[in-house]
Amino acid sequence: MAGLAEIARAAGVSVSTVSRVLNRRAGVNDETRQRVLTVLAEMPYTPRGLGALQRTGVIGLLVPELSNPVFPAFAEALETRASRLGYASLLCNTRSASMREEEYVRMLLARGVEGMVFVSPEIANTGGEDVHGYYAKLLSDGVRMVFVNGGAPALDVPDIAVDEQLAGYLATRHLIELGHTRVGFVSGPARSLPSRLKRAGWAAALEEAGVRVDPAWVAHAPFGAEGGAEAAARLLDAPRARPTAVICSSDHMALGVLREAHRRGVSVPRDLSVVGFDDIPVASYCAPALTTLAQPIDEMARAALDELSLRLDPDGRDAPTGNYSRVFRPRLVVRESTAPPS
Amino acid sequence: MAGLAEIARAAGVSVSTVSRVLNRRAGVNDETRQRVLTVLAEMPYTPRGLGALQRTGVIGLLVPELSNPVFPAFAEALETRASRLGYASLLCNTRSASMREEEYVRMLLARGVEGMVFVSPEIANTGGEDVHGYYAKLLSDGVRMVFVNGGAPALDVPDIAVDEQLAGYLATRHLIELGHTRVGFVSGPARSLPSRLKRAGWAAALEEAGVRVDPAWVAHAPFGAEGGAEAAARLLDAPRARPTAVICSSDHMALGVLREAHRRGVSVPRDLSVVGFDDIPVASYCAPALTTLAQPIDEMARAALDELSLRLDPDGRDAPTGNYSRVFRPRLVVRESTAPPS
DNA sequence: CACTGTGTTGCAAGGTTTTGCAAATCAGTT
DNA sequence: AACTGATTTGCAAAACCTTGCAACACAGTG
Repeated sequence: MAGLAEIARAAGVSVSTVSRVLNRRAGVNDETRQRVLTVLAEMPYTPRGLGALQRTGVIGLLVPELSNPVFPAFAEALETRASRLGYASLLCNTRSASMREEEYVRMLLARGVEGMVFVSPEIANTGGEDVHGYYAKLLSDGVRMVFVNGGAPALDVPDIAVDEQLAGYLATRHLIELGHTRVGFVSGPARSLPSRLKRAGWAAALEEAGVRVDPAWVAHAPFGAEGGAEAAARLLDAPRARPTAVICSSDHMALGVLREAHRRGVSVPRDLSVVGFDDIPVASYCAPALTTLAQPIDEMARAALDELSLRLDPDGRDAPTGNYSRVFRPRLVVRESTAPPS
Repeated sequence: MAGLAEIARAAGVSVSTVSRVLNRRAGVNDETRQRVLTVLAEMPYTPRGLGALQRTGVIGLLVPELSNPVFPAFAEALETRASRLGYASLLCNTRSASMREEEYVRMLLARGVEGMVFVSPEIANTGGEDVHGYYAKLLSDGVRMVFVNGGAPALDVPDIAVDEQLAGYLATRHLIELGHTRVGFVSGPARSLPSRLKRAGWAAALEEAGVRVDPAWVAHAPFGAEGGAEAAARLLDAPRARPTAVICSSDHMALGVLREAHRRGVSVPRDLSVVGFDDIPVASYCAPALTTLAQPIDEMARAALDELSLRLDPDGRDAPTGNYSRVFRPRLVVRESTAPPS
């Protein structure tokens, strides 16, 4: 890893200046400081004394947010497993912060974090930016990482994921078996890969049952209960052929659907069946209790951490190369929010 | 802060040996290594190069767990506020880890965290151990910190808290006004200070109404939905004079009460009124929607971070000395889980 | 145009940490 | 008891980072 001198050379300044920037001393021109910081971001600098922080068994857990209860659930499961393996975890909420995920990761690395688990990382959004290249760069910098529900088959990173397409399929199947044919999809944003996969499963199940899929049955909205309510409102307002059932991208969105249905006097499950996804703890407490597809959170957490610790262990350097990914089957949990159409 | 030389002197070895221990080099006797590590734990060492990590605007947020949704809610509110003030946050779950809170704090400090917010810290448990002394030591080491619902009036640390006693009082009052007289208390562990304060408010409200308080009306159980169910079971099994209403230490426990009531066919609110505490997001989704006392989470987060940033800001060193604490009033939110006794 | 003050930078001295090396220690063997 | 080899430790030199200081640049002012 680079020393002060190298950084200085790359930035075209003396080591003293670099030192001053690092220590936030006054007396450095803003422009110069910026130049040094840029170089610093590219060839990350680890102070000598940081040897003291290396290999202390600290890992980073990155989740996009905490308001959807799946993420605290994942975080807790991952932490429990991590601590059993002797690692302490630092949890980072990448969306609430002013920093983007990338900066957060740099910050963690500068703090001597040995490896990281990305839960639903940005790469799962098939947006325009080159997040792919960013993860590839981290990887080539030797950062040890694991994805959970990452959806990045092209990267040489293990991905521990539920089969989202199967989830969409099973949810829709369940509704079809109950007798529904007009099944709506309360979906997250269009660029979210998990939502697209669920949609594929949903469409496959409907077509298999001989139902012509109507694109108007898909309502995109931001993740979260608010988004769910908003999407539900749009679907329930559909002039002709309004759905008798909906599947949702997440339980969290499903809660919003329940609320909106309640607000409009649409009775669940009599007038509308609802299937969630995740099986968050709340799902069994809400009214009506939510039929949902459970992610095997504990098993996934276990797999993710085993995978990571293999990569951290200096011995096991040989074993895991290649895109070793595990796909878990979601499990249908039938509760009270689904019933035959009236 | 101590340098290598001082550590070496204290451990009775040469600086080289300390250096070797810190960098995990081979060639140090296990016994010697242990001695050095012990000294290191007592006079924490910050590498020089860590200047690079100092004042990077990273703060630590310590919460006891994540399964009770108040804690993710607090975490998110704190993070949002922190990022607005230019700080990045590291979230730590102190209970799920193998480390105790103390070790976690040391770990964070070694990572150049500037300050920390303790949410419901261990000091709020009036257990036997000398946690008090531990926080005092952190304080005298110059660690900047703030408590949220800390309950440690003797320490020179700002404490941003809800008035727990008032919460217990208002909850009980509400039930008394509805006509209840036999009001149970589903309480967290006896050593939890917040639970004791709520109990005091509960007792005060009952006595004020001329009701003789029966100690059998208090059921202690571990925090969480399981604990709530367990405590509810005990109260509902009470042979004579079983309560017509209960207040709970948290919404999370209240969810357990709802579940247990449902399991036994006890209808809420017809046969049993339930008041929670916290107003977690789920409270409005569960069945029946929970009457509860809301903590003003956003305002508290704001206050906690303003308080902390005052202490971090090198300028404002003058202003905040003394045990500056803010007590927030909980707000009664009436939903569907309370009604007059039948 | 010179003078002054302010701000920025590199040099070199000084302090701290790392590491090569040799001395010391210890257990097992002859 | 002496020898051997492995391990551990401190010394001192080397590498590295920090900081005081002087040099330089630049703008404003008399």
